[in-house]
Amino acid sequence: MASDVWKEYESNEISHSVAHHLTAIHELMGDLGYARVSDVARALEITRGSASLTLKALKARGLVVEDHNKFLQLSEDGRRIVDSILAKRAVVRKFLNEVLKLDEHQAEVDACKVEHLLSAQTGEQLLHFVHFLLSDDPTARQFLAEFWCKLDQNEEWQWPVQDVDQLFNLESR
Amino acid sequence: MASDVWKEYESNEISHSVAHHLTAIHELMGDLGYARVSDVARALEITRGSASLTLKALKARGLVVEDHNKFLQLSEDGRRIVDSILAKRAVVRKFLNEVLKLDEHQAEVDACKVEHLLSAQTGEQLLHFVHFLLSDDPTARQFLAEFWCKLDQNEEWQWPVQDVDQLFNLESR
DNA sequence: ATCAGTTGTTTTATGAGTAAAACATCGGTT
DNA sequence: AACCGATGTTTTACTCATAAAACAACTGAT
Repeated sequence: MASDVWKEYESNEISHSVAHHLTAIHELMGDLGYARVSDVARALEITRGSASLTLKALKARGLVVEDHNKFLQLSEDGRRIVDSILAKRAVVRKFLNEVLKLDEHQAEVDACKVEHLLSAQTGEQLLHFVHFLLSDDPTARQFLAEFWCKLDQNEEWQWPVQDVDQLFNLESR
Repeated sequence: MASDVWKEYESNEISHSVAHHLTAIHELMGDLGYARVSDVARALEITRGSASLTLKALKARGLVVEDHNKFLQLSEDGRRIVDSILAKRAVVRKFLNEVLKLDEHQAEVDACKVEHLLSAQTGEQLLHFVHFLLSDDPTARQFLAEFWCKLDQNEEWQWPVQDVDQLFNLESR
């Protein structure tokens, strides 16, 4: 069941690789003020040849544009995609690190794996959620305090839980 | 920066495809009581040839074992992996749907994309979080009520937000 | 002006995941 | 016994992302 669902993974227009080529250009523009094929390759620690091929495809897709002198820039579309990826990455990282209290490296890694796969809707709702959760609102404060307290008391389940739904149905609403 | 981080995506031992071949066997065992190559192929809507190749690899990796009569089963390792994937999928789906109020299809799709990528740590912490959040605890109840109320008032940001960290720094703590 | 280093591209190759088609095998009908 | 349908495998081919190596072009130092 849901074979239509699981195949949507492949149909994602932005692959992990593409996401990082694009964000690399964005970061290089900030750090160096420019981005060439070699700079992207160095940043991603792949060969120039590999970067050259991927970036050629991105130019063809109109996400990257090239100078008369081989200097790369994000197109309007490319910039929009990078914005959405970075926003999702930031909010997921924040949630994992500051709410779920995962260490920074783990939060970074998981956010990086997931950033390009989440829908815009999900990213947006998650941002609202985390924003309220980490706000000065007293209810949010109290909720977080109680959650972290419970975390320290180390609940007793063995992970992975066999039947998550059952866990919810029996113990809560 | 973090080239070591972004490459961890590829090094994931369980690909999306493998995750779904394994969970298909699990579900078929529940639905039919058995699982053969053709059953997996039908469930995933791929050709028998394709399933045959992938499952051959999974047999070689010791995640799937085969009957004298070509009937497949999950090995102990395979079952452990399926358990962890299904637990993550369930908790992510629940969070997206019941907390963030995304529609069921979107929640299903995003959970499916992400399930095999999250670390065990992340899955576990997220389960604790969602469990408390959806529990009868009055603080959690009140927090959720206020969040949903705020959601309805439709906050004003244009998505994607350019600088998420700034959004947090300026408006909260 | 030459030589070394950097840069960008192309070609060849690999591995994963898939389809398509050919093939072999088995089981039951007739 | 002959056939049909379902099953499982193999082979060939394709796409994506990568490495490695060969190549061409430009840059700067001497």
